[in-house]
This record gives sequence, C-alpha cells and structure tokens, in this order.
Amino acid sequence: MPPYDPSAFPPFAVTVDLVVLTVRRHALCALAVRRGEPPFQGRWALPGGFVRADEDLGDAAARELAEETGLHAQSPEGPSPTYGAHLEQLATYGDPKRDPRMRVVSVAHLVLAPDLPAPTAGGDAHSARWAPVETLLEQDDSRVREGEMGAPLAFDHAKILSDGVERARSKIEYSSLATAFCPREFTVGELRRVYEAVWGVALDPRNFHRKVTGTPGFLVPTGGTTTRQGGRPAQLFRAGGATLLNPPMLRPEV
Amino acid sequence: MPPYDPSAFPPFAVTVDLVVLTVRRHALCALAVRRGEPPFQGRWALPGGFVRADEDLGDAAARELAEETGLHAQSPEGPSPTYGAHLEQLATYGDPKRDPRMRVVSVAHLVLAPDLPAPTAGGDAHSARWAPVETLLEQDDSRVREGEMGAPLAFDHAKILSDGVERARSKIEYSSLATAFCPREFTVGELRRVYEAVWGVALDPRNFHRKVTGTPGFLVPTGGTTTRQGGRPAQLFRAGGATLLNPPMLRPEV
DNA sequence: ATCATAGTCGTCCGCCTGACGATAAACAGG
DNA sequence: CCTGTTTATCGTCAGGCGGACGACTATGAT
Repeated sequence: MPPYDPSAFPPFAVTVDLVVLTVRRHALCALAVRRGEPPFQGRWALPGGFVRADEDLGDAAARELAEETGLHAQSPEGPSPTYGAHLEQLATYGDPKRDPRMRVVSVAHLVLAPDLPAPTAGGDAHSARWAPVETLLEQDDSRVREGEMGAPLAFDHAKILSDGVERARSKIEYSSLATAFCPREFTVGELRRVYEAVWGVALDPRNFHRKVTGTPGFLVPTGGTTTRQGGRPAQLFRAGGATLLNPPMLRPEV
Repeated sequence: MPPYDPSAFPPFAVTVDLVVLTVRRHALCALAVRRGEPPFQGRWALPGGFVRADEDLGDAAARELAEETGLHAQSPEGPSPTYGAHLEQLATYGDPKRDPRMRVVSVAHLVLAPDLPAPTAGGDAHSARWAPVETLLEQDDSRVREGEMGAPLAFDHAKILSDGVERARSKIEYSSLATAFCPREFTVGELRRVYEAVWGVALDPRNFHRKVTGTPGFLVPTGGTTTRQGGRPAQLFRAGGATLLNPPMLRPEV
C-alpha cells in the first residue's frame, strides 16, 4: 500500500496544550508559563508542545504534564497505581490564523490536580506559576496593562482556558471529579471548598454533607480524622468507585 | 518573524470525520459511506476528508456535511437564518497507527439532523446510506460476516461513532438538542419518539408531555395542529430559545 | 472558662417525578 | 351511525430530594 502523496494534502503541525487546574487558597487556579521566544515573547501562555512522530495525543499531554509539573497523569480508564491527576481531552483548536508562523492544530487537554507545592521550573519553560483563572481571563485585549500578569494570554489560550474552566465547572456537577482536586484523603469540608472555589458560590455545609455522604460510592470513610481545618475533628474520606453522580450535585442558581 | 523549520516538528495530516445522526423509523441512525479505495476498500466508514490549508476545523466539517448530505450546518452561536442541522466538535483521534498509510489526526464532529429523504450520492463518496447505529456497532472485529453491512467500520470509526452516540444520548438530557432531530414544527409525541429512539427506552407519554410543556423556553406553540401521527390532533411546536434544560430530562434507570 | 470555628445530625416544606386513571378527538370498519 | 383503536392531553397521588435552617458536638485560641 503506497503512502499518500505528500503534496496531496496540506501539512499541519499538531500540538497539545494543557489547562491544568487546581484549587489554592479557596481560588480556582491554572498553570501558566512565560513564553521565552516569539511570538508573544514574555507573555503568559498555557503549557504545551509538539506531539511527537510516534506518540498518541493523550500520551503527549501526559508527557508535557510531567515535564511541567512532575505530575503523573491518571488515565481515564482505571486508576493508575500511583496517585495522580485527572487528564482528559478538552477540545481541538485549529483556526488558520491562531499561530502567526504556520498552520498549527492544538489538541487541548484538561488536567485537574490537587494543590501542589509549586510548579517546577524544569522542562523548557522559563518560568511557571499558578494564577487564579479570573486573573488570567480578565485581561481582555482592549486594555493591556503592565504589571505582574497584565497582558492577555498568548495565542487563543484565553479561549482554551475559558473552555477548560467551563468543562470543569459543569463536570463536577454530575461526576465525582471534584475529588481530583483533593489529596488522597480529605474531609467533606475540603471537598465542599473545592466546589465553592470552582463554582464561585457558597454552599450550605449541612446540605452538602448530607448530599455527598448520602450518594453511594462517592466517598468511602478511611476511619481517620483530622483537625487541619480547625474546629471539630472531621472524618477523612477517600474517593469511592462511583464516577457518575446520580442525581447530580446541583449548582445554585445565579 | 521566521517560519518554523519544517524539520523541527513531525508532519501530520489533519482530517475531519462526521458522526451524522438522525432518527428514522423509530431508530437512531448514522450516515455511513462505502470506501472506494484502500485501505479498507469496500468497507463502510464515516464521512470525512482533509482539512484544507486555509480552513477552520468547523468550516471543514460543515463543508464535508454539505457535500455528503446537502445539509446546511447551524453554527453553535446563534441560529442561522436557514433551517439546518446542529454541528459541534466531538473529539480528536490521533493514534499513530489509526491510519496505516501515514500519521493522520482526525477531528471528529457530531451532527444531529432531522430525518432526511435519502443521502445524496454526490461528492466523492461512492455510496452512502443511513444505518441503525446498533447495526454499525454490533460488528466486532472477532467475527466479520458477509452481507449488507457485515464488516466493522473502517479505521477507528466504530469508536468515534460510539463516542458520538454517547455524546448525543447524554446531551439531550440537559439540553434542548433533541429538537435538532425534529422538523421545524413538530408535536410533543414526535419529540418523545426522538428521546425513545436515542435512549432506546419507552417513556410515559403523560409525564413526558408535562415535563416538556412545563419547561419554560423549551417549546413554543405555533398554533397549528396535525394528525400525521394518527389519533387525536396534536399541537405543533417549534424549538424555543432555551438551550439548557433545568432541571434536566431524566433518563430512566437501566 | 469562654469564644470562635468547623463538623454533623435532624426537621420541615415545597417541588419534581413516576405511576396511573380519565377524558378528548381523530380515523377505520362494520 | 356506532364502536373500537390510536394518539393526545389533563389530573391525582405518593415518594424522594433539595433548600432553609435549628441544634448540638468537638476541637483550638484567648
């Protein structure tokens, strides 16, 4: 079987970009890296890179994630033996003008990770940091301010980040994915603060407690307790086997 | 700004594949085309083709859709002036071995269309037909039978079709997308048959009627009635402005 | 000892849904 | 014309779940 005539189709570069989300200090944060070369030199961007010649898309995303954060990605099917982050494909962005240099199609992936100490400056990223998603998104192109994080994200990364945040917000409604933001063992209150940070709302602690402990397979108690949040000791839980929440967790109106 | 060194990244071909779903004779059906050339010559596959050099991904999907079916795709943002089908990006498939000829990344799109007369044999597809999704999916690789539709779909198209069907099944739960399967004006019973075909279940006509007519913005009455389904005349409705159903339509257990 | 903080259990009420009876309006056939 | 069949539409009732909120518990801080 002869290979395609290379002139019969347009050549593309294919990259993966990562929306890595975590909850830090009651705020939903995303990982951003500072670009060290044109275009958009000095601007913040989502981590990412080229897909290698013999690499699947998910593998490329997991490799970039490990290079940027040291996180071991957890494949969607079956939990991996080591504790890691949730990784799933988000969407693909292929506007012909999204990269001024050439035609680049980017397959964006969404990563939900527990709070990490600090981004490792390893890899080819010159610097990396966690930033609240509102900070990264509020910079619209009309008013580019100077300062710490004053310019909008490079390329179409604001759109990608926005899509990733929206996916996370809706997905924790009907799945147990919010536990991906928590450490291996966590309390009901810690899980509630995840929902509050991702949705940007306040939830009633009593109704939340009733809901999550009453959903079969969502949480399994480990037997231990902790007082790391202050107050009365709270039971520790681990994520249960259930992945779908039925009925879903209801996001409060407006 | 210098362009990339073409040797600095691997070359990819980028295609779009379409999962075009409709409801025909109480069954969820997908559009399949017969391949006229290797690989998988003579086998059924999803319609699709190369993305052009200066074409966005959604535009390529809409173009392929028009070539295969004559359908005018309705962009996600804002209904287009002419009546058309719903089109959205589904997922991207990039296994290095998914096409034996070369590295091909396929951005699959999902199309929900009302019942069409018959697929137009135009375009480069040698033949096209609607087939129930179970027929297309039940052929596993272990037992390739002869006959009308006896072989599994080409490439990884069974996986793509399966993902598209799953997306459609879950999306009609919490959105008004089921109306995309209906003609411009339709009855509550016709809409119910859409849900029954997509989910493969029987729904209570009275509870369904109460639910859909009680959800604000889902349906707007046109004033007319029809007896095309037999029995007592039924009110005609058009899809309302609401896109999200809150609370969602509940899919019966098991 | 007192207060602040966080966690956990219970109660009440309204809304939604599933199950299902009853009526209405067409058509087919005798 | 009458009757049976089909589909549409309206009502009723009970159970479940979620929002609002009171009450109590168990820590650490002052």
